[in-house]
Amino acid sequence: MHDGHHSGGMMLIRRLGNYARLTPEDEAALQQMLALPIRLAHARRDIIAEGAVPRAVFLIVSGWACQFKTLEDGRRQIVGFLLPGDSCDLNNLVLRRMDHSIGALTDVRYMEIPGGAIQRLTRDHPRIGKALWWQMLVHLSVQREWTTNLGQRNAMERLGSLLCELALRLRDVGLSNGECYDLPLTQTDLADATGLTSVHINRTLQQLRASGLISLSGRVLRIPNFAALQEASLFAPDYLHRAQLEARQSHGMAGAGAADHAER
Amino acid sequence: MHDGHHSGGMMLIRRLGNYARLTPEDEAALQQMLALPIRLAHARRDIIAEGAVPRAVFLIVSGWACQFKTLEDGRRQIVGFLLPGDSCDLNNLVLRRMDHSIGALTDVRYMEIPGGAIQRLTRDHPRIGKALWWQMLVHLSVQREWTTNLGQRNAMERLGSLLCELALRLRDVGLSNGECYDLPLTQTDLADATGLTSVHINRTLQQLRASGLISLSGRVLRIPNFAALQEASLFAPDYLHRAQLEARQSHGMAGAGAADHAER
DNA sequence: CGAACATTTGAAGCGCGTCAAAGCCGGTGG
DNA sequence: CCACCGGCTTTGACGCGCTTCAAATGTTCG
Repeated sequence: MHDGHHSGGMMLIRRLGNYARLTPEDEAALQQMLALPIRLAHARRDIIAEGAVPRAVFLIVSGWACQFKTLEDGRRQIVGFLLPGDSCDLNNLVLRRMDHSIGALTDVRYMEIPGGAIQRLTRDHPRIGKALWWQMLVHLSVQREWTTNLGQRNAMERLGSLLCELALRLRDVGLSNGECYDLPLTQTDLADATGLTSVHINRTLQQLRASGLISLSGRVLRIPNFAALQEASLFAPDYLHRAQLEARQSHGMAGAGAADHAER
Repeated sequence: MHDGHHSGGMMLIRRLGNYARLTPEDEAALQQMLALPIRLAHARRDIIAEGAVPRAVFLIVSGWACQFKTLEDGRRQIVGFLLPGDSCDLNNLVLRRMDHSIGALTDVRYMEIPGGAIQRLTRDHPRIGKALWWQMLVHLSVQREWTTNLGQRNAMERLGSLLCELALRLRDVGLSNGECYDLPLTQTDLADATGLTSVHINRTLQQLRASGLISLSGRVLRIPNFAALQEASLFAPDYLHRAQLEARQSHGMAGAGAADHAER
């Protein structure tokens, strides 16, 4: 449940390796690039703000961060979560300004990978370039699913889908055993991510608890029956494009998630 | 207002040229690749369905298409529009299955660019590769904005923002003179894109008309005062990342759109 | 002219928001 | 050890924005 031996860097390499078959040289190059100082952001502080001109890519080593956008009048939408091993979009390198902010939800340890390093890497190691493309396209797919989540699902389905997504993503980086995980979000955070109010999130959580789909006390979320929550939320995990992960480390929930959906 | 001399291919080249400075050789290579047969999809037919295994990238030559996702029970969310000159995500090349469908809203003329052609192009012409990265990141930015649109804005703001986005995008490809454009969407389409019902879209359109922000008769939408609609909708065009377009072809609305927002 | 589809309108209901106050919990300092 | 404080969660009452259902009115095109 802690990050311990998950060095963040290792997690990145493992993940990229799932997107494209990396050679030992590729991995060594990544390894070398990741000899970077670890930076710290305190909970509830912004790592980078909308409109800023970034010069690096952020790689989360431990803790949770979120991407969010703010309307003029203060309304705030969380458009994605960054979990350990996640990196922010290459957005930073290519576009001139941030179109969203990144904020720390918990204390966050992260690395700043300078743009030049990434450009060199993709130039000299085409497989790494391909893996980055893959990752980017998965981000895009996830963002489309969030759009659908907000546009079509009701409160219970929205919240349930979000909790399912987090379960699978945390599992892929070893931060969930498949049944429960540490959820460091406040109900206000959940509200901002689902487009609901914190009051309604509270009531919806109670509803999910009452129907036995989740239990949540303190910061530990438990999903006793993943398939049940998935069905109640109309959650279809295909959009995470994690098929190849499942093939390799196939046990329990993760496989079931997609198997349920292979039938059509 | 028609597509006439806008050959779709030319539009693609012009657009990519805005993302990275292409050499004459780059442009020639693109030109050559675009000697492909033009395919036709009839209005209301799918071009490719969710779950399919694609082998090409689609480039819209004329007409409107949309990307959409469907929940098990039939609810449908339009997650993006593809206008002339737009291409679908490289999704198709890298990921194994479509996580969304692409459907023709009007009759659509399009080209299928085989994956190999694009791989060769990016390998031999790094600037084109960079331009494609850019385009992809802009797609991602737009998708984040749609997420925010659905999560935080009310009906009028949602619809207004969408109409603003379409105005700017159509203008960039020469399909709007800045004040009005052809809107081939039904109210049901607008509903599916904004996460509202068609009944409520109808009422919201009337409200926009009553307040003089738009006029819409037949399929022609007119925005007499873009700044007013923009303000009423809390529309902030930065997310389209079209700064460089404005710098080059600066006149009227397009410039104003961003200028309004440069002040902060 | 008629069928299929899009727009418009009305009436009624519900999901979620708003407002406000009351617990609750961890942390801090006296 | 208790008093206190700020932030999070929980609860209740009420209201509104949007949905639902149903039917009428265009509109387009064989």
